Amino acid sequence: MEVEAYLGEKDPAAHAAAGRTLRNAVLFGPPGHAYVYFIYGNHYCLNVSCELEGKAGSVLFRALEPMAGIEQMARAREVELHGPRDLPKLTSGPGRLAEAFGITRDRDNEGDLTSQANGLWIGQDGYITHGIGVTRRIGITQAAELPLRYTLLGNSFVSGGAKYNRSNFATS
DNA sequence: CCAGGGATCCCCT
DNA sequence: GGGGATCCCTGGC
Repeated sequence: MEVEAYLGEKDPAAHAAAGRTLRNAVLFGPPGHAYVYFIYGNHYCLNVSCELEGKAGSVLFRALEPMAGIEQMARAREVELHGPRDLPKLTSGPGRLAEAFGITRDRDNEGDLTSQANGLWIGQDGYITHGIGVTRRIGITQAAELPLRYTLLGNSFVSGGAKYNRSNFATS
C-alpha cells in the first residue's frame, strides 16, 4: 500500500497549484470524493479529496495489495498470472491500480468514496500496520523532495523500485 | 539491474 | 502548442 499527499494550492506539484479549474474542481470540493485525472494519454489516476470545501489537499493512491477480485483485475490489466510474484503487476503504480479497478474519469470522478452506495468506496478492513515508511514523492519535478510518500512497512505492494524504497525511511 | 525513449491525449496558457 | 502525479519495452552493462 502506497499513497502520496498533495497539499493544494501552495504545493507546486499539485494539480491545484494554479487554482481552481474545470479539471481539478473536485479537489476544492468536500472531502472524501474521487478526483480522477487522465495522464500521458494512457492512464487514469485516483485521488481522494481530503480538506474541507474550499481547500484542495488530496491523497493519490499509488499502490495497493489486491485482496479480492484478483481474476477480474488480471483481466482488466491484461496480465497473465503465473504465481504470487505477478500480483504486483496488477496494482503497483497509480495507473495500474486504476486500470485494475476499471476506474475512469467518466465513471468515477466526483464520486463519494465514503458511501457504499457508490460503486467505488473506501472502507476499514481491520489491517494492523507494522509501521509506515516515508520517502520523497515519485514522478514529479516540483517539490519532489518533500517527505509526502507513505508506504506500509513490510508490504511489497509499492511502486518506484528499490531506489525509492531501500533508504530514507522514517517510521511512525 | 538500470537508463532511456515512445505512446498518446486532455487541459490549460 | 506543450507539458504531464505513467507504463512498458528495449538495449547495455
